[in-house]
Amino acid sequence: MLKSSDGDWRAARRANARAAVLDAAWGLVRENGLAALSLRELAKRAGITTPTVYAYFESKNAILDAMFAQAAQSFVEFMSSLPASDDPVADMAAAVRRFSDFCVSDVPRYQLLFQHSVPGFTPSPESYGIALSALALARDLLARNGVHDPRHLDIWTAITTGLVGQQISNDPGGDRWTGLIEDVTRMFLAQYGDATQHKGES
Amino acid sequence: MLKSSDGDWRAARRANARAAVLDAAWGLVRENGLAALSLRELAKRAGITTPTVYAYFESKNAILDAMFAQAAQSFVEFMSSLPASDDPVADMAAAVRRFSDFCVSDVPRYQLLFQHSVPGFTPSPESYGIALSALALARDLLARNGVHDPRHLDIWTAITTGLVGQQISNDPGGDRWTGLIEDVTRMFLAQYGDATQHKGES
DNA sequence: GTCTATAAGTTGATAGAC
DNA sequence: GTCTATCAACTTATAGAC
Repeated sequence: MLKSSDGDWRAARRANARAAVLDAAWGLVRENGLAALSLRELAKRAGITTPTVYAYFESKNAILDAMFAQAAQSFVEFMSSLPASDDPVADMAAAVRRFSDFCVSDVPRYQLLFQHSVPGFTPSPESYGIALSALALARDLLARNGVHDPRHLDIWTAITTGLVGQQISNDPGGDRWTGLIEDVTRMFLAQYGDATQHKGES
Repeated sequence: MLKSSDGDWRAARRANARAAVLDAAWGLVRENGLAALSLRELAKRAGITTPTVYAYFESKNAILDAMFAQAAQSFVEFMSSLPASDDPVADMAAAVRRFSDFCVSDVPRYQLLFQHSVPGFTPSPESYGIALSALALARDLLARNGVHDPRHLDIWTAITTGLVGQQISNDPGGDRWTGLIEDVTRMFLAQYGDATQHKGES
């Protein structure tokens, strides 16, 4: 018994220490960009030395993978509770706004999660699986609003990632493209939403 | 006279040597990615040594800037002659297809030109000016098809870059998103094109 | 677990001979 | 202009003392 609770303690302490390293890593990439993640700077931030980092992560890629998993988990939680009213445009626009808020509020996280922009890094299947489950949320949302064709889901992801990408690349901190979310949602649903078939009935 | 033509000769030879270095640089980034551009590998490819590279470019950033200018120039030329029929959907879809062809045919060029994804690099104002003149082409094309609101131009750039970005990130070499160009163009023009006002007249 | 010290490899850029 | 040789700084990762 004592031995087992000792093990729990140690596991918890180890998890805390790992989390502290990851927190330092996030702070570093938020300030200096994803490419500036070096183990030296990371260790300095975490108040330890470089070899100690290797006591908790077996490599730099393992750190990136843990960050990817954290980002994916945050994304799923952030997108999981969305309003469901009787107004499709409002619901879908709210989802896009939620998505864009997530992306623009932490650009390095966005780049790690969606742009695969770290040269030698590929997320592990487990981490990637978490990210994939978020696409299912988008599919459900569209289905609830009468969009069933997978091609239309592809169009929807292109539009939303396009808005976010332009916003981040060409107007960081502004709302030049995020301010177009409602218009774009209306355009999309006018072409592919439920109302398309119902127009003749009104 | 002799002195002046001597100068021309030397200038031409120098320009050729610079071009050869840039060609080697493009080959390198196309094979190994933008991040893998190192002066050692570059010199090896060009058949010279590292210090000789500095006889033609004052720094690595100068090389990247020359590459950016080349990319922007290619882009303007690639996009400058576009069909102008009486079918707005066909014309605009052709322009997007041209754009996506340009992007997917040379992904590192696309990343350098549009994603600003090289850590310490910012293009010089001259090089950036070339790139900006290409956006004017898109604006003219939309104006010719009855789209005048600058907000709608922003929507258009978001859609087109979104399609290309998804294509490159999630289906490289395929046509899952580029195959949607015609549909998306129809959707956009149905909402914002000339035909919108003319529908009641037909 | 945490450290000092260091390995073994990059990188961009330069000095100086020819 | 082109080379050899090298600098100074950085990277990830490890050996071994405590």
